[in-house]
Amino acid sequence: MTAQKMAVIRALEEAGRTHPTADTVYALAKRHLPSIALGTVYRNLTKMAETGEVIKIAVPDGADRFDMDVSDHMHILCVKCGKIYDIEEKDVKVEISSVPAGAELIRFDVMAKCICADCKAV
Amino acid sequence: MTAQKMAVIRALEEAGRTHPTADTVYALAKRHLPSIALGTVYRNLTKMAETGEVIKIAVPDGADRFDMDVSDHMHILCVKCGKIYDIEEKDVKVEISSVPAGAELIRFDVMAKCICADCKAV
DNA sequence: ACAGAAATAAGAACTATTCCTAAAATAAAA
DNA sequence: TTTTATTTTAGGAATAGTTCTTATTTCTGT
Repeated sequence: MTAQKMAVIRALEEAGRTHPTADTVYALAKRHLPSIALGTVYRNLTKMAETGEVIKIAVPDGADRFDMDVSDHMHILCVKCGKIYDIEEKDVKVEISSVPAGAELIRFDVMAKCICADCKAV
Repeated sequence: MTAQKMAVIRALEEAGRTHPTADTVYALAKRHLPSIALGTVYRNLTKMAETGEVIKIAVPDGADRFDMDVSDHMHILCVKCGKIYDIEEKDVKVEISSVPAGAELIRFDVMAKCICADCKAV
């Protein structure tokens, strides 16, 4: 546990449920540890994604997003503004009855797409 | 319908169920229309994704993939080799009982992750 | 045939991400 | 505590994927 990793975690905490990009995490982390480098943020996030401490969310037309909440929940992306909202586990049900022969299932990511309330209002 | 768009569609057909990247589509299209440019392939694919003629699949750690099969099916990605397999609609069930207030749901993409048979064998 | 509109090729530009290297921090050994 | 080895970092260069720009070409309607 280095000071840099701590700054990254703190940044993720501050970002709350906004599903920040690596760049946003970098900006937030820099406030506490001005010397931190973007590459370091990427490395830590990538490593944390590998160990399951965070979730990395690939979105079409944009940078990857990160989520501290590794609980079993889903995401819904507004295709207009790009904001990502959470859908609680209890509100979504996924069942897969068949996977390609011999494959070992690791995890699901459900990415729904919507036009969010804010964007519909415009 | 331009010759370029036709070449892109033909390339997608040839790619079959391999979920090609834009680059692969470009390479395939070039065989029939050597003058085609990568930018043109991107533009056509992007437009087709907007109109729903193809599906654009964002994958973590890699280029976007495209799928001619716009029927309601799901994808499963091997985290080792990056291959994407299909899961037929009948084999997966997704239910969402609640979306963020005021949001209009557009579509789902379920991206499961696995280690595929080929990679397990190694 | 001609004017205007839409689509293209080519490559420059841009963004997100990874890689490289030397320096710094940390841990282990003496 | 000094020395050595290991890990991690900052900084920036390099790369990959994608978009944008511009001049040119192709279509469309008259």
